[in-house]
Amino acid sequence: MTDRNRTADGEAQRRTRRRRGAELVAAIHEAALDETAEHGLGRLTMEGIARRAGTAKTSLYRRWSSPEDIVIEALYRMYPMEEPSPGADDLRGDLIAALKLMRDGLMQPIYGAVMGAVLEEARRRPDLHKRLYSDVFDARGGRFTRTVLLHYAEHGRIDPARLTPVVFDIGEALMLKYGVDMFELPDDAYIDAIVDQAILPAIGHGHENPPSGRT
Amino acid sequence: MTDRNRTADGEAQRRTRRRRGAELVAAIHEAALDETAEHGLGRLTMEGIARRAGTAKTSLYRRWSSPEDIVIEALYRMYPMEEPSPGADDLRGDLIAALKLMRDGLMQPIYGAVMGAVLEEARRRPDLHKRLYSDVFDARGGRFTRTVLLHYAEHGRIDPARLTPVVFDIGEALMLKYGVDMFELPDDAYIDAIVDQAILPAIGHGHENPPSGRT
DNA sequence: CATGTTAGATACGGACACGTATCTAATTCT
DNA sequence: AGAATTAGATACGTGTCCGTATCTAACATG
Repeated sequence: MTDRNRTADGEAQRRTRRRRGAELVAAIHEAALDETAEHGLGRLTMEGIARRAGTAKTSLYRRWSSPEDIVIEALYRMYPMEEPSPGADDLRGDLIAALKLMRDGLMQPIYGAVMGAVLEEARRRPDLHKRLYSDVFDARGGRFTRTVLLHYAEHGRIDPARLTPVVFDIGEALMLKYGVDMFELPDDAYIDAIVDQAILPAIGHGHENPPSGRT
Repeated sequence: MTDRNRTADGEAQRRTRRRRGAELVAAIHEAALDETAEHGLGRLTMEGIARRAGTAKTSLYRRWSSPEDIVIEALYRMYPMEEPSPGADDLRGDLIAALKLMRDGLMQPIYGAVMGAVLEEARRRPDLHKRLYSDVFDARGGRFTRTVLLHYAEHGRIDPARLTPVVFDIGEALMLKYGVDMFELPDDAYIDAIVDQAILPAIGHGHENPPSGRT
């Protein structure tokens, strides 16, 4: 609980300088993500966010009507915008790069935890589910291996008939499951293994290397 | 909130017949799962479980010290025990059957929702994570495609070198991701597609059928 | 029937969060 | 400097939940 008494930048004292506008919103966004990562969405409170952001509840209620509103807006604003930049002659490398992008962006400790918490809550909340997918995922794009696969299909390197919703999902599904089962992010070797053992075979590019496996 | 005022079997009135022992525990277990599925683990309360089970809080506190304890025990008790029964000459059929078993057991609306909620909470709670895996998953076994794949490898139908942690995870990972992205369970066609488009290629059994796709 | 065991009902003090209202203080702009 | 805007502080009544304590009622057993 001690952490709850601290503001986003570690100050435990009352500030005389007041943050305004965008600066304040940024601090509140960050506090909302931190609070969610730490306590889950079910225990997310306006008081907790306010306390952590070092601001008054009134500042929150002036802009948002619920904690979830803050979180969705924060997820949107902080969505990693870097996208795969596939070339034309290194399918394997580009797939690996895409999954690393996913790991290093979406699956980071805070962002990933919040995303997981919201997805879980979204099971019970069609409204939240819809907002997450339309306002965050679809609005921000962010498809990883899918982008690479489509690109290489356009360049005639993959049979387009192999590109199905299942195949698009393989890499990301395996990354997510690893994150759930383990208590850490997939390492480079695991990402290599996903590409070599699952994605490449699925698109008809049998691999020549021995399986790397989980280390 | 009206539902919270009802007991597990729909009775809204005070009962004169008292449930004792195992019967009472079963009702409490069921109430705990229902409450979790409905409100999430973060908002799960002893009062809510008691109210839903139509019993007194004292009956809960006599046995358990926290709501999570009840849920873990309930997950253990209600874990679907049916396991894949692979034959020897229908790898595809057995893989499909295994995934259907997963869908119809673990992914059912209540059980699946609770499992998801606990997994999400387990991100923040190493103790809970450990208990879930050791007390529920490991204690109950329940590996789906893995069981089938190992079986067929023992019968010489699959090259054992192809069986890696990644390959074991493919089917279940895709099932889980579908469940998260969509608001429904994977249908038979999707399960067929997982087996044909992802699992079989991964173990070197290229399929002859056209991709089924998501319908 | 008497006794022992278990279930249920309820009170209690304390903690926490909600959402609103009100007022003061700080900052920006003219 | 004064006015307008925004941020911060705090009070408030209400509701929910916690965990404990206490007591009565129901049930099982000898």
